[in-house]
Amino acid sequence: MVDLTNLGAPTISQVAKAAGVSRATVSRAFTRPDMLSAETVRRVTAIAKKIGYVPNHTARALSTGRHGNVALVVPDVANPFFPPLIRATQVEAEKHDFCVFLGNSDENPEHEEKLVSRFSTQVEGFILASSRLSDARIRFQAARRPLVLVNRDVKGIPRVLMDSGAGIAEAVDHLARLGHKRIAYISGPSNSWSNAQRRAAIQRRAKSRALQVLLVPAQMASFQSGYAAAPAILDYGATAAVAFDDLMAQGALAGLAARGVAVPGDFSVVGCDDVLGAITYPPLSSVSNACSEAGRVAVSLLMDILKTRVVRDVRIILSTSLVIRNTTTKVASG
Amino acid sequence: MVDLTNLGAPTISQVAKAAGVSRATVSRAFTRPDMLSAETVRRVTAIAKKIGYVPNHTARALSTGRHGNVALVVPDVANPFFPPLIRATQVEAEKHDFCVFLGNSDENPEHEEKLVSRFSTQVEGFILASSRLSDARIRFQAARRPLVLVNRDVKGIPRVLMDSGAGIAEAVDHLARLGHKRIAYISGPSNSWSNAQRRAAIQRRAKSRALQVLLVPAQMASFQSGYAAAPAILDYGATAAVAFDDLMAQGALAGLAARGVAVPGDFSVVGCDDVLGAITYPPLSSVSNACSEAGRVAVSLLMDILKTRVVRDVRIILSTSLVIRNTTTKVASG
DNA sequence: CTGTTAGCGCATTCAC
DNA sequence: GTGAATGCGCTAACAG
Repeated sequence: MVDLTNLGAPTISQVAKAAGVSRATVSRAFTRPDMLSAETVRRVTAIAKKIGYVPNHTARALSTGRHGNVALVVPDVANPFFPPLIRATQVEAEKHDFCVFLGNSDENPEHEEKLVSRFSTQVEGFILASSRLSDARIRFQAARRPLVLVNRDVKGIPRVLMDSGAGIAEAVDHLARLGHKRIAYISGPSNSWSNAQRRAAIQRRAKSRALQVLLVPAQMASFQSGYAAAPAILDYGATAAVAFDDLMAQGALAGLAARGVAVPGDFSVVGCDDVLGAITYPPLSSVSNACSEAGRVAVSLLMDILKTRVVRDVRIILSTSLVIRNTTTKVASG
Repeated sequence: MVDLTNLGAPTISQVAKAAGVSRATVSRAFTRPDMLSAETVRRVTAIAKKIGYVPNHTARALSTGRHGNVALVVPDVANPFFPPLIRATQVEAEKHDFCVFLGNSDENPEHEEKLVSRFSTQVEGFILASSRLSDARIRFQAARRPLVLVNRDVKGIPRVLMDSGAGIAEAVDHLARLGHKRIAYISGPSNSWSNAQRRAAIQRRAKSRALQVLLVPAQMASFQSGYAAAPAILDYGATAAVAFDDLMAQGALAGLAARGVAVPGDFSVVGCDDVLGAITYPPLSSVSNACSEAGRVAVSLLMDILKTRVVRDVRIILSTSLVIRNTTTKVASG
C-alpha cells in the first residue's frame, strides 16, 4: 500500500534555481543548445539529470502548439496485415521524436471518426490506414489537421497506396502458366479500396489470358469467410483461387482440406499481403505488400506536411510482387 | 496545395464572448454543469457547438494534471499474442474515456525504458506487457507513475498474470494419456516470466507422470526458432512437443514436416496462447490464454489506482486451459 | 550569450 | 449562480 501523493515531477524552475540560471536558459539547454555556451549547456543538463528533470511535454505543447504526437488509426489491430504497419509507423515516428497514439476503429466509420475527434486535440497529424470513413468526412478531417491516408485513394489528400495490381497480375500469369483455366477470387470487404483494386486487377488479367474467374463475395476479411468460400469455388469447378488476403487464404486452405481437397496436389491457392506465408505449412504463395514501407512513407509524408505547413496532392504507389511458395502447382491432369 | 496556416481551433474565450459570459462559465458548462443554471449550460453548449469549440485536451491536462491517456508498452506488436491484448486495452480504456499510447520495445530493455520516459509526461499511467525491464527499473518507474504489469511478477506492483500452469498441466496429462513417454519443451525467451513459468509447469507435471522431458533452448519466440528445434527433438526420440507459443509451434510443425515427420500421424504438437490455433491446418492444439481479459483487467486496475490514488499489492491470476484440436493424437505404435 | 516579460487554453480558488 | 484573478510548465519575443 503505497501513497502516490507526491507525483509531481521536477520542473524547469527547480533546475533553474539549482543551476543558478533563468528558466529560459534551462529551456534553451534542451531545445536550442546552440544558443548557449557549451559550458552552460553541460552544467544545466548535468543538474537536470541529477534532479531527474524531464521536459514536460504537455506544457511544451500548450506553449508551442506542437505536441510531438501523431495518431494512427487502423480498422483492426488483430488483422495480421496491420502489425507490421503499426510497428513501422512507430519506429519511423520515433526517429522524428514523435509518439504515436493507436486507434482501433473496429471497421466502424462512426467509431473511427469518434477516435479522430478524441485524438485531435493532442496530435499534430493523423495516419488513417484503410479508413472506413467517407470521402467527405476524410476531407473534412483533413482540413482540420494534417492527414495521410494508407490504402485509401482520396484526391487531394496525401496517400500511400499498395498497388496489388502488379502482384495480382503476376499471380494470374503464374496460374495460367501452370495450366489453370478456371480460377476464383475470394473477395474482401466490399467497402475496401484494396479489395476493389485487387478484384479489378484479377478480372483484367484473367480476361487477357482467357481465364474464367468466379467472384466469391464475403462480408469480412476473416478466416471463417475464407473457409466458407470453399464449396462455391469447388462447385464452380475452379482449380485455383486467389484470396483477398492471407487470412482468407488460410481459411480457404482449411475449407478445402475439410472437403478432402489437397493443396497443392488438387488445388492451388494464392494469398495476398504475405503476412502469414512464411509461418504456415505448406508455406503460402502470396502477393507481397509493402506494409512496413507504407508505414515509413506515411510518417515521412506527414512529417513533411508538418514541416512545410503545406499539403500537396501526393499519391505514392508502392508496388507488389508475387512470392511463390508451396501452395501453387500445375493443374491436376484430368 | 492547401495552406494550413489557420489551424487554430476556437478557444474558450471566443465561446465566452459569443455567449456573453465569462470564461469560467464556459469552462464549468463542460466540466461542472451542475454548478450552473440549466439555461446557461444550454446556451453555452449550443454556442460552443455552433462555433465548433472542443475543449483543448492539452491545456486541460496542464491545468489539472490529468491527461486522460494511458500508455501500453509491448515487446513486439507483430507477435500474435499481443494484438488481442492491445485491442482489449484500447476498448476498455475508451470506456473510461482514456486514449492509449502504444509503444513497441522490440524486446529491448533500454528501448522499453526510453519509451516509458518519453510517454511519462503525457500519460497518467502505464501498462507494461511482458516487460523486459529489470525488477529494479520497474519499481523505479512505478514509483513515479501508476503502473500495472501484465505477465510479469514483481512484488508490490499491481500485476495480472496468465497462469499457463493449469493449461500446461492439462497438456502434459493429455499427452501422457495418449501414450507419449518422451516429450520436448521448446523454450521461449530466457528473460520471459511466462517462459519460466511454463517450463516449470511442464517439468513438474512430467515428473509426476513419469515422462522424460527435453528442454530445447531458444533465443527468441519466432517461427524460425521453432523450425530449428525439430532436429534436436527428433534426435532425442521425443514423440510430442509443447512449444512456448503458437508461433514456435507453427515453426516446429514446419520443421518436422520438412524432415518428413507427419503431424499428428507421427508426432504431436501443442502450442501456447491459442492465437493461431484456429487459423491453421491442421488446427493446432494449444493452451489458451486470456489476453483480452488481461487487457481489460489491467486497465481497470490502473483506473482504480488513478481513482483511489493508492496502489495495492494486487496479483490477479487468469487461468488457462488446453484446447484440443488436431495436432495431438496417440503415439505411433512402435 | 543570457535574463525578463508575456502568454499558450484551461480549471480553479476566491469573492460577489 | 457567476465573474475576476491566479497558476499549471514551458517557449518565444524582446532586451541587454
